[in-house]
Amino acid sequence: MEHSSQLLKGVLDMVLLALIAEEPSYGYEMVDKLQQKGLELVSEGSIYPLLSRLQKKGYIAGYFVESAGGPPRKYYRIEKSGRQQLADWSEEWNRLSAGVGGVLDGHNGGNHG
Amino acid sequence: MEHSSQLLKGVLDMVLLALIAEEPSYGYEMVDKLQQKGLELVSEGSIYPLLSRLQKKGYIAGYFVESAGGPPRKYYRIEKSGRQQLADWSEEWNRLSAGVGGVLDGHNGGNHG
DNA sequence: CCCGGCTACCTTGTGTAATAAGGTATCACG
DNA sequence: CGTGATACCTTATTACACAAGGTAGCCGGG
Repeated sequence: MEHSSQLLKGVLDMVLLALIAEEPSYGYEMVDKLQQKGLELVSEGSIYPLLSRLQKKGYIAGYFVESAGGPPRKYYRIEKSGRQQLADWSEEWNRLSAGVGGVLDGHNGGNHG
Repeated sequence: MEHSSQLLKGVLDMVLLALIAEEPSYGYEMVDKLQQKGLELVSEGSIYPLLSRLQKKGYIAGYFVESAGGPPRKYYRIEKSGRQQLADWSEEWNRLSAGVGGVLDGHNGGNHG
């Protein structure tokens, strides 16, 4: 199994929220967007439960939109509390990734691309 | 529960490996080092199983060293395969954190400092 | 000697979370 | 009607960190 999958833990919800913050989107499309952004390993099975969780917490709101060639799409848009949560998570992420980056730097004297 | 805990998933093993790569260390001390580096929430219960796992995979090797005021310490040093693994994980981490950073940037036009 | 506190190790039970695999339904094409 | 693409959702599995608890050596005070 990919180690990256494990790295994603606790990150995916934030990433999804950020994606929706940019512009409303639906599950099937988000998988695609994420791949384009470099997060290639995200699968549908992972994001639908997440989207439900996010909605249940009030961070996003879902609404159906008719599609030309397929079933209706369930779009999500970000709510006010979602923006706040995203800001909090972003800070948390920045702190953590800085910490990890620092430890990683240590082992070779300061070089991480 | 802290969301940060979830962010750590799949990262802790890499961080521990990086720490040991800098210089050999033992569990009890690593908790302390991690706190100084900004990863404040790591507890003993989390790292001992990880250290065992890392050793079992051959990335690190353990050896006991007598201590002045306490029981002997179990130091770990990094092995060759551990260095290789660390390099791989580092790259993986850099890719992922860049990807996440990119998505995070998107929602406000490029600001994460 | 016994106790409390510090160092230092390790294990078990619990909760969170992503994945793989599978299921439902709509629309287009032949 | 069957096939394939789009699009949604759920269940069983597996991985992982954490909290709590347990063992044990060393030291100082009573």
